[in-house]
This record gives sequence, C-alpha cells and structure tokens, in this order.
Amino acid sequence: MRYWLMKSEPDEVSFDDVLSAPAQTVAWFGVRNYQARNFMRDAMAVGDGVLFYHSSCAVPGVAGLAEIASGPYPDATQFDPSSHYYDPKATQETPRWISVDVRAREVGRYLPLAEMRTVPALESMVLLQKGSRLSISPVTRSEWDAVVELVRAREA
DNA sequence: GCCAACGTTGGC
DNA sequence: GCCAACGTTGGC
Repeated sequence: MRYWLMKSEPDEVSFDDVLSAPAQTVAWFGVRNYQARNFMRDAMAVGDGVLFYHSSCAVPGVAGLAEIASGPYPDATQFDPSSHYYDPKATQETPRWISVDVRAREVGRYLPLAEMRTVPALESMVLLQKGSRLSISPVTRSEWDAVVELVRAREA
C-alpha cells in the first residue's frame, strides 16, 4: 500500500466533480510527464491512497481523500486530435500516455498549501520542495497520516 | 501577469 | 552527448 498526491486543476476536474461522477470515480487523464506517468504505470496499485490536490487556482491545497481504483490503461485523449492533450506521436499500437481511475473516498476540511507549509510533519513532502512541479508525487505513510489528521480536524 | 524552476527539443 | 533555446508549471 502506497500513498500519492495527485494535482488537478479544479477548473478541469475538481474533487466535487469526482464526488458527483458515477461511482465517484474518474479517469485521470492528461499526464504528459514521464516521471508522473511512470508512477502510474509502475508503482501504483488499486487501493493506494490519494491526496486530491487542487492546483493553479486561487487557494491551492488538498481538497479530499481518494484512492486508486484501476490499473493503468491508455489515456484516450492522446489519440483525439481535438483534445488539448493530443499527442501525434502516440498510436493505438504504441500508446505513450496512460490513465488510472481515481475514486473519491472521504471529504475533509480543505487544507490550503499555505497551511501545509507551516506543519513540521509535512516539511519533507515532495510537493513542498523548492521547484517541485510533479503532478503526481509519492507521499510517505507519516505524511499521509498527518494530512488525514489535519483534514479530519474541525479547524486549523 | 510575473517569473523561478524544470523538462523537452533539436542543432551540432 | 552537449547545451542553448524554448515551453510549461504553478505559486504568488
């Protein structure tokens, strides 16, 4: 069992969107970074914990708890010329990019990035390292536990 | 909108 | 294989 942080722009897919999706499950599409892709392909397993993070928005932060709900499969958007994520170098025979399904697990208090930066237990998180831009990053068990405690708390 | 940091591309 | 130029990410 591993733990991950996955960034989504809420204008595209928010945690509320996941909650209102069928089976509270969405396909994680649009990853176009090899390191993030390789995490999905090689290291994730069904049931792994996911911190669903909202990026590129007014108040970035962890919006909810989720879990990996499928193994890897080809990201359909790479084949779609009308998609922002179209990749002309990808073919059905040799797909380059993959998706996994992500299922919402628990709604908590919204945990802003600015607050995370003040929590000593989180200071080693990949997310918080200078220059870190990975859209998918590993989270340690202790970091996961600390975030879960924070999002279950009534207030900051 | 700015800009630091990082990733990718492509000429050589 | 080097590395300059360019593109992207994402907080602020």
